[in-house]
Amino acid sequence: MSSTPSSATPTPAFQRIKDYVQGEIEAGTWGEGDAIPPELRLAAQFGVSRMTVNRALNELEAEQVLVRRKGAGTFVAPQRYQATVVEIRSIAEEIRARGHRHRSALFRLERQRATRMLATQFGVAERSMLFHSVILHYENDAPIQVEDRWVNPALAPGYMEIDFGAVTPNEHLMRVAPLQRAEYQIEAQLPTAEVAEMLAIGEAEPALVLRRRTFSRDAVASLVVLWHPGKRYRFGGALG
Amino acid sequence: MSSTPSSATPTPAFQRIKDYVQGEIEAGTWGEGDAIPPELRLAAQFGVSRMTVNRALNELEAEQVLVRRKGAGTFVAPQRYQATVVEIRSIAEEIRARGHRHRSALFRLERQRATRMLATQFGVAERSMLFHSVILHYENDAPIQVEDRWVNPALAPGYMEIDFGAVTPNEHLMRVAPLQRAEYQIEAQLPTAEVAEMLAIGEAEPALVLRRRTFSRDAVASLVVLWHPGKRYRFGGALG
DNA sequence: TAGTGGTCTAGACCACAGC
DNA sequence: CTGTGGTCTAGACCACTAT
Repeated sequence: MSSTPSSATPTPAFQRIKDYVQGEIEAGTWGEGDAIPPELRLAAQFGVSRMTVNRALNELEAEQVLVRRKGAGTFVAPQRYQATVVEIRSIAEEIRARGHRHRSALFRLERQRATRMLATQFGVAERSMLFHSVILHYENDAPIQVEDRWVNPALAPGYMEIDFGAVTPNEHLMRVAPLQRAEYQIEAQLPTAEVAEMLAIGEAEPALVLRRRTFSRDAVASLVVLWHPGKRYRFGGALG
Repeated sequence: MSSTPSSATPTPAFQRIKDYVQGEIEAGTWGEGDAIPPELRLAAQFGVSRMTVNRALNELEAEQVLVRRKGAGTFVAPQRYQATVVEIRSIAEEIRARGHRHRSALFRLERQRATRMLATQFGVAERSMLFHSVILHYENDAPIQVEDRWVNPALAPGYMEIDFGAVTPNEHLMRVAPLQRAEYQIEAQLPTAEVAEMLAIGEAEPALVLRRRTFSRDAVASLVVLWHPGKRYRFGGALG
């Protein structure tokens, strides 16, 4: 990965040092929690200045390979947090990436007063006005996702005037209410009668449900429930 | 976050520059794709050397806030990839984090020859030997996860001798076969009769299923299917 | 007190982009 | 060609840790 014989830029010194350190860790020479040689020693070993070593080790710390403690030393980081990270892209983007055709149908678009549960979720007063939309997304004419969304009018006042055929709610919200934070839950549920009909599945067929609450400017911008047919849809991702 | 009046170390210059750049971006002064001032200009503006500015901007590039092009300039990075990232922790860790009690029961531990499908998944010859374990995890005595796992003996030869009461398969595998890469899928399915019985749910109740394939030393180390009762379990996470 | 990392400088030479 | 970022140096002073 770092040896093109001619014409290419030679591997930078800081990169060679990073490779060396990672190699020793992978080979097991330096185990979890062990101290690695101090900057000055590595600088002498590689014939570079301390700043160059400093950069290499700082980058490895940012990559969670090392832990550095001022005055104490540099140590091999503890085992990586064993988390499974699943990426879920916007449905339209995902479908187009598969080379398929995406279209959507707007089933409902209305102003509604917040129930107690919605008010709690949004952090607004009960009976506050909220926007509500229900959209069915198709992949090559097969229904693939029901998007049941509630929107905070304070953050997206123009929501009711979007051309939902051209812009997905997600795209509009990303533009008017920059994403600050989000919370997600994934569940397996039986669909409601209405959802089952929209997705053209049986009421006894499991649905894969994603609930997401997005925050913007320190307020809840949107609450969305995405329903997918369990038989035809899955979330997937890769890590590493 | 960076103003403790006395005794504390003053905010480093590179950090002040990072804050300034992020502030201008958040304020909208510099929009997506715009060029920001070159290093020398910022160095003069802040009265620091170019190396200090260089560090600040390099870190912002690593954080995907900026994009830098040699010879061309430094630009505000395009809108963040709109992905939903869901973290799924090891079940034992997750249960303990909730302050609940975790225990597990080993239902099956055997050597099995790879079926064609397993052989394909593992990238080994059909009828190669694989380890197979089935473990039921409990949260406060309620069954919460069925862990159906296949393991590559080449990468974890000691798998059959683990004390599964003390070490989870995950912990063992992390130790002997350092995680290189992983692939995941999340599905909503009806459980098999056996799984339904283990989880003490009805066969018509949806299950939330996570399939994961982990790689180590350029080979498939393990293939696991995790079944959860849809009613009592969900994956969740936060982003931002 | 000695050793370590945190930060910074004032230069330098290079490769590359755009005119 | 000029301006940009990429990399590097040989020092420096500081704060912190460990002994």
